[in-house]
Amino acid sequence: MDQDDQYDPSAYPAVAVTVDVVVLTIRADVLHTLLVRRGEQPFEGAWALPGGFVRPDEDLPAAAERELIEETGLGGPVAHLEQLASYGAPDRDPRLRVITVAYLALVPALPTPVAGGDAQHAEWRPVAPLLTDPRLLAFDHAQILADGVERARAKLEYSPLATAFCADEFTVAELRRVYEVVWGTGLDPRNFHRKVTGTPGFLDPVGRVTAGERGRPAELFRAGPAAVLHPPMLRP
Amino acid sequence: MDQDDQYDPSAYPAVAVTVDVVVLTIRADVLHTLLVRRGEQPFEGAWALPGGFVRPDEDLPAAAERELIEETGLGGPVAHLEQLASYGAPDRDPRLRVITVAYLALVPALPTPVAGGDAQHAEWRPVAPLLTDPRLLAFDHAQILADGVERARAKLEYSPLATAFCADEFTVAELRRVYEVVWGTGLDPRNFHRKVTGTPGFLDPVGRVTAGERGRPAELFRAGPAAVLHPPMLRP
DNA sequence: GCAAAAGTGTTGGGAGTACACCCATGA
DNA sequence: TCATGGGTGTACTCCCAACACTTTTGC
Repeated sequence: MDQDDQYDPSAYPAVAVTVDVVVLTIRADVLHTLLVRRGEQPFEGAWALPGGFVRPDEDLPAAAERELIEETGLGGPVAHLEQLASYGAPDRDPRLRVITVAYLALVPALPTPVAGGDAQHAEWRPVAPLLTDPRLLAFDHAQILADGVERARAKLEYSPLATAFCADEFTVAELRRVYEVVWGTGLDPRNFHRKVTGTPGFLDPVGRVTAGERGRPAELFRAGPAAVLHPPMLRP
Repeated sequence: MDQDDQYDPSAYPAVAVTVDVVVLTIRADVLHTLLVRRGEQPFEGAWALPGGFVRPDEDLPAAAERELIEETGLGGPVAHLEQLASYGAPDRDPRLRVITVAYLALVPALPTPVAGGDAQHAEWRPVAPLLTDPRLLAFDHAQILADGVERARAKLEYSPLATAFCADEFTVAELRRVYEVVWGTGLDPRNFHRKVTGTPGFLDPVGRVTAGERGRPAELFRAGPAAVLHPPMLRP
């Protein structure tokens, strides 16, 4: 707010501000998002992104993290949480003017099964049908979800974000599955291995290997310190 | 807004929502931004980004475009206007809780001199000193400006956005100056020429050349239809 | 031994860089 | 004719896609 607009709250009717979170994870080699079933009008019974009001003295990232923890039940710091965009069409909520700040979260598969707390009604759902039929989601949440998925796809190229989908320790093949699932493409395992292990700061070797799997044991890695990838991973 | 947060306005005190615009242009081979001088507390007399309250039935992009036109006095559609991010730290405005949705606008040099309308106090200022000393701007506007400049720098790589800084018709050399000024680097004129003319959809030849300049006349181009650049321009 | 998965070597093509060179105009 | 800036040609390098190959396990 600036300059010569006088501060006069009565002249600018109250606007509600909410935070909605696009939570993405990979389950059984399929990209899923966390949805809640609405228990009231409008869109009663429809699926919606988890979210809620921003509290009076709460920062926006804090509100997003709170909503995420409440719905997923996971503890500790979230693997990845970033602001996505804001949505404020005057008619996006028929009750009152609501502007929502959307966040994007990427979490490992099943950090803990979604239950407990006040989120018995939250469920993981595959994203694909939600992108093809926007009417499956309440409000403009299909658009928000689509923007979140596109952001994730784009950021896999130039950031080490794919590791946010993996457990603490993971193999190169698991990381490759992340790229393949999110991008919906196939990648050459040999070239992928060379590329990720050759990108400085992407992966830190743990020094151990997997056991009990079929085939040759794979080396284990953790996410490295790099914030951006040079050179980037390229979508085929 | 979703799920089981009951709608009860009294439980969630009013939040003011504003739109602030980072307007970037190039004047005399220096990157400038549009600033206004605040006429009231807080930060009275300090420089700030142009912006103001979102009106009750106004969409967010419409509010940003309105603010931009009010401050710059330019008519017609804006060359480029995109949402940047939202900022909502509880103490960013000492008077009340204000959440601002920041937009980024890129405009050609001096679309019309900033004057007329209600913006006699708006001025173009070089961005460089504002980035090095955040205290030169009110509120958290230095952070918003820094995010806007970084966004512009990044998007020049993979989008044809640089043309938004140019007039309707421009030469390859003028386009190259845009890259050099925004990135703060030097570029090889020969390779740059080959690259931009060889990227499909980036430039549409007008079929005429400049006259009255020193040296060989340059071919004139308009912005082409491409939305993304394949391959991208690479920062040295 | 055989299948399956991990990891390495090699090669050819395409894009980027550096720089020599030619073209067209004003003074 | 010379200086200035626009535009092209060419060789070198590096990255990446493609694919053959070796290694190490479970069955």
